[in-house]
Amino acid sequence: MSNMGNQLISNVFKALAHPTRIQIVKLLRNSELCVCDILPNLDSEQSNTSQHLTILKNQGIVESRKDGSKVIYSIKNEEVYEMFDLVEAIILRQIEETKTSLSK
Amino acid sequence: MSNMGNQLISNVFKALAHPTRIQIVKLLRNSELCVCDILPNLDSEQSNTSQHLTILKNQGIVESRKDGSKVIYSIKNEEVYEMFDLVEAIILRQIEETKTSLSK
DNA sequence: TTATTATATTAAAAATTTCTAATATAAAAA
DNA sequence: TTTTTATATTAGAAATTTTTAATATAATAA
Repeated sequence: MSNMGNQLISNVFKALAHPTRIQIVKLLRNSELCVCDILPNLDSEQSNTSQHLTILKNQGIVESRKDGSKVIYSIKNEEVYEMFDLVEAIILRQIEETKTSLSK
Repeated sequence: MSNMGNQLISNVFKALAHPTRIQIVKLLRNSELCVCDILPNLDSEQSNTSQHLTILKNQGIVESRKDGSKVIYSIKNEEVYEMFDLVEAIILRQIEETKTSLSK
């Protein structure tokens, strides 16, 4: 029935199932960033952002290292970008379908 | 900042972020199935399963057609299986890392 | 030292999701 | 018709996630 593997898989999807966390992952696409550089790019309080980062880190999506008083976050598993592409493909196909059904 | 696209993307991830819904998608990998054939494969009540199917359908992951008194569900966007593979790769890498750090 | 900057943690409130149980609907069978 | 089978809908309770606000910690600067 519902095995342990599906629970692990759903935990990863859950970590990606929030607009702010998706935005964070996108910000880290080109370069690692300290929290101080992530914050101004988000509509989210400092403490809330910190919690989102913890969720992404717990699921192995990002990792962090300390640099003086700063904490630098970077992508740990680049597969997430392929996942974004696949999701966007699904969304685009759905939008096409909606357009088609409207024009009938 | 947090644009509409990220909201749409997170909706798709959210639909996949539940063990029962992952199990349903896996069941539909090889063939379409009526609800009556999905139900006995899940640890979930009929009404709850019906709700999970609605969530998957709303995000374009599955589709359904009627066949007499039965409703047949099938996969609509096969990309989800590639997403599963990517998530599993992430999980396996994390497990390897855990093993490595344990043996030190 | 003391203050400041950068980030994390915590607890509680607010919002959302999930589950349960009951009921509704529609098709098929008796 | 009446009953049964297959599935969906609904409303409320339970559980989980998200946000907020306050506080903690650790490094650096003054």
